[in-house]
This record gives sequence, structure tokens and C-alpha cells, in this order.
Amino acid sequence: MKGILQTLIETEMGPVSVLIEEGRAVRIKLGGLFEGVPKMEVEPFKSQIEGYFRGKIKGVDFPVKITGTEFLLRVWEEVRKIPYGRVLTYGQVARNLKTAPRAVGLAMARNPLPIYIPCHRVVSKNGLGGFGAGVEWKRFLLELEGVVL
DNA sequence: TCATAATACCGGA
DNA sequence: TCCGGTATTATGA
Repeated sequence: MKGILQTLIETEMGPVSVLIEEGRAVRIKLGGLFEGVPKMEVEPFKSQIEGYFRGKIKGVDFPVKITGTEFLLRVWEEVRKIPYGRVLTYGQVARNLKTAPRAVGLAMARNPLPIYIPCHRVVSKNGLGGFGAGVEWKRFLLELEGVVL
């Protein structure tokens, strides 16, 4: 599958779209579509995201292309290790990486691939913390994974 | 509780 | 370069 296109998934919370370039996911958007990009059904992106939202699978793993600074890549890699249904605080992730909580928050805000990089599993020490697509998405995802908080 | 500093990093001027 | 802005946290009154 060549070129640039997107696949659309309907969920209880609203639309989720995956932007795909040269057969690899480059961005995932919660709650909207990418402007001016042709839509089609693209596997395996579509079925995996659907499976995740239905609680059938505990994670997604498809070809991706992730770009970012050295630091961002390190943080995203660390976050990807957090298992389904578990959460860490910004501070805990920061300690693992010998950096500061605030820098971790910054890296989360720049996550191009939510769900694939489960940034919703990184929460504030006292509360939910923020979320790019809106905290209601974060709450929904954690609830889906059975996290009480 | 509320304010404030420390902190690591990023992007724009 | 410098500077302001973060999806934070620890501390002191």
C-alpha cells in the first residue's frame, strides 16, 4: 500500500483515525479525521484498533514510523513497556530514565501514536494528569483496561 | 490548601 | 543564544 491515506475506526467515544504513509502508521488521532487525506479501510491497522477498543486485544503492534528527538524516542520506548491495565506516574517514568517529571509530560504531549504508545497509562501523582485529546479520552481508555484510579 | 521553586526539554525569535 | 511554556512534583506556611 503506497502513498498517504487514512483508515477510520468508529468507537463508543467517537472516531479514531490512523494516518498511514508507505504502509506504516505515522499518527493516530483520537476524536477526528486528518484533513484532506483519502479514507480507506486499511489492514491491519483498522482491525487492531477496533479489537483494542472492544477489549478483545491488549495492545496493538503494526508497522509504524516514529520520528522525534533522541530524548522523545527514549521516553516513548519506556512508556511502551508499561503493560495493559497498569499505570505509572510521570515521576516514576522520570526516575527510570534519570530525567524530570515535567520533561516526561512534554514527551507525552508530543506522542504521535496514542494507543500504540500507551501514554494514557502515565498519570499524575495525584490525579489523572493531562491528555492531548481531552482527559475524557484518557479516563475512557483506562476504564477500558480496568484501571480504577 | 496555596504559592513557589526546581527541573529537562522544546520551539520560536 | 535566550526565553517562555509545558500532560509535574516537593516543599513550606
